[in-house]
Amino acid sequence: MTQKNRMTPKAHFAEKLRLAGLRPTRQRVAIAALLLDGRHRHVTADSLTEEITTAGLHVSGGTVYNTLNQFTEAGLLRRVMVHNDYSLFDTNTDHHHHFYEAENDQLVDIPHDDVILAQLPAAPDGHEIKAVDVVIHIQSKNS
Amino acid sequence: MTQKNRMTPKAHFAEKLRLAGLRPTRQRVAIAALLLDGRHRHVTADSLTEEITTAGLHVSGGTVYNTLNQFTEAGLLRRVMVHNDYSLFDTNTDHHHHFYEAENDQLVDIPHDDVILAQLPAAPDGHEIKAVDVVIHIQSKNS
DNA sequence: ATCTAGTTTAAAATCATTCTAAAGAGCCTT
DNA sequence: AAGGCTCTTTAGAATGATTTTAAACTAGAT
Repeated sequence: MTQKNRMTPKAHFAEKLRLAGLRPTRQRVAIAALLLDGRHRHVTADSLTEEITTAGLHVSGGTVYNTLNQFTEAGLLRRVMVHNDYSLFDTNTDHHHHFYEAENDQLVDIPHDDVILAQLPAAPDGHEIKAVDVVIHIQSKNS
Repeated sequence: MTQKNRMTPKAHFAEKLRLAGLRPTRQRVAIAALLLDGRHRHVTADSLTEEITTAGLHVSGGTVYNTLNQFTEAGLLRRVMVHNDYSLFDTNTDHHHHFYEAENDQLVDIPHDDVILAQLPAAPDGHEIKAVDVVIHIQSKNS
């Protein structure tokens, strides 16, 4: 039974980081508090930096990138691949897919159950499937 | 009835470019001859530049990038999204999916029929589906 | 309180890709 | 085949996201 409710928010996120194998530094806890609060959204290094600034904090650029990568590595975030311009991270790590509208660089979650893969090929010899990503590219009808 | 076999290879690719709405310049024809010969493979700006050099030709870096983008725009190539490090292009523009092994940055085609999407969500209001990309991330079993 | 390995920092470095301005080449018209 | 107009190519500079660097700092164990 989790004692989440008895902990200060800070302690709660520090705990989460420890469980993920990450030393809970001041900046990692601050970023965790922003990204791992259960809300599902998509962030970039840039948008996260903005959030940090808005929260009255400061974390160096390099650390923002490192943290995003470490969180992803640790399974706390998921990297979404839709273009090559910059990295997108999803705070929802559950299995689900995406709509992507290139015109506005808009990414929208698709609930897991809305895509049914009736058949998948076997992974090549000596390999196993780690993840299946479905990206549905959409465009506005009058274009 | 195509007269493909009566044309010189050069004329054949020039024709292909014209049909795609691209002026058949020397460098575009050269690149078309390398990429649009029917063989299915994946290239990067870098690997293509190598091929060009190996063929004893020279095309400036900017033009390689421009051509890759224009061919993609024209539907002669397809951009594959698996990571954010650099762009990958597929000479196979038929509808098909991919296995991606991050360890070796290896991309493998999956025949169209090996993936069956039994159910797809409707596109958000005012939008239509342009393409559905399935990327199956794989890893070697002993890792 | 002390120590040490892991972290953060600001700034420099990297690297793929795009942009720029000038030189060159299709191609239509004569 | 010459002229001309626009689209292309070129080399090099510029951009921008991300990584690296080396030095200053901190979490957590002793």
